[in-house]
Amino acid sequence: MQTDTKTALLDSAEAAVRARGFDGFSYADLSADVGIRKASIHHHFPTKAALAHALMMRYCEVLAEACTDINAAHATGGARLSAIIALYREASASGQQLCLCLSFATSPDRLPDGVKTLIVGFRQSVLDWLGSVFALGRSDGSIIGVIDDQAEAAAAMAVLEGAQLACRVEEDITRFDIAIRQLSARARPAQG
Amino acid sequence: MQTDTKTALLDSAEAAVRARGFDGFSYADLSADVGIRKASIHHHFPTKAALAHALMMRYCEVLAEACTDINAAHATGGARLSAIIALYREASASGQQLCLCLSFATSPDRLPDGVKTLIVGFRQSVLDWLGSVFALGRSDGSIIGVIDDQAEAAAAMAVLEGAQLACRVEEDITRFDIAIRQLSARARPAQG
DNA sequence: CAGCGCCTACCTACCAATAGGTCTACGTTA
DNA sequence: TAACGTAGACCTATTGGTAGGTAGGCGCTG
Repeated sequence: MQTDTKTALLDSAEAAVRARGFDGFSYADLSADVGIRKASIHHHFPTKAALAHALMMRYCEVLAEACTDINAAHATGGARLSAIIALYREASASGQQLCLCLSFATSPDRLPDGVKTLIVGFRQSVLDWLGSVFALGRSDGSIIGVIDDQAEAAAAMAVLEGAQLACRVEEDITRFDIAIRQLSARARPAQG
Repeated sequence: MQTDTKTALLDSAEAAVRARGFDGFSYADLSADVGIRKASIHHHFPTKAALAHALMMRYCEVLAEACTDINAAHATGGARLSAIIALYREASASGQQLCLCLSFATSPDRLPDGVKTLIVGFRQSVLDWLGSVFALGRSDGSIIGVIDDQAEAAAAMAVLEGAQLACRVEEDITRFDIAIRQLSARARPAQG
């Protein structure tokens, strides 16, 4: 039973973008990785733009699901914050790659038209969700010192992405941990 | 009096990398921008790798100078922190570009050999300098709530880079301001 | 100070490799 | 038998880079 080819292509492309950027891989690379001829890729994704779009669409869905899962699994704001930190930490793959959105966001001018809109939407989703997490953490006391939910959310997202960058060059996950330490510390451990 | 060609090439290349990434520009682009034939660029920079290297070298020098200048102009940790925030804010050019180091750091695998080392060095310089700023801010009371200088430095750098990313896609500098708000607020205004 | 050699800065004209993409054809399978 | 997934052969534009040459300036020497 082989994996669905379309999914395999998306997986390979996503890994490539997250490791080397949108301009850092080609259909030839994809072809070699997935084991399908270059021309055949065009059957699934007519253009590289279409591929990027599909990539981002899928990423948006995965994010939405992840947030829902975290909400279901954790009741307090602090626990949810810890969970999203763990997610970003895992997503960095020990500093070998970045969040897809981050990778795309660095050079929006090079991106196909529709993708930019998706990125904006993605970022706003993360921001909104983080805002709700801080609001909850403020009201249930599980995150220390919250005043402005929106500013907290924006700062948290910046730190999460910045921490991924910090560990990228040296492929050293401890760089992530140090950068995120202060944010982590503000999430109270298990509900007292 | 025309600008030195070599400098003009470096300027153009730096802007290109910061706006579109290392894979996002070509010698042809450079040629059109500077007004010199493509082949002539090779006279100044034999390979694209050499260009990247020169770019990063210059950036390291500029950073060192900037830190020295800030130290000279501002006596307190809080004032120095505010100054570096302003520097990163300005460097984003209202969300049209990123810090060169950030742009390079996103896809280290695509970079020529020596450059990676320079980036690591650059980042460590920023980290060290920020560490000294927080240490000063802690001892002179000009930055609120500092405990761990190193963690503060790592977090601050992450936020600074993350804030640049935040405003990049929408080219909206207010995204930077919101993300950085909390860090800014910790730097006490003029010495009381 | 004329002439020589050399260097810098630039040029035109190429190159092989790779980029993303097209067209047509062939075997499977529903 | 029609649609799907794949492949071969090919295309055009662009990539970073090279070969070879030219014009002008500088310093040395006879």
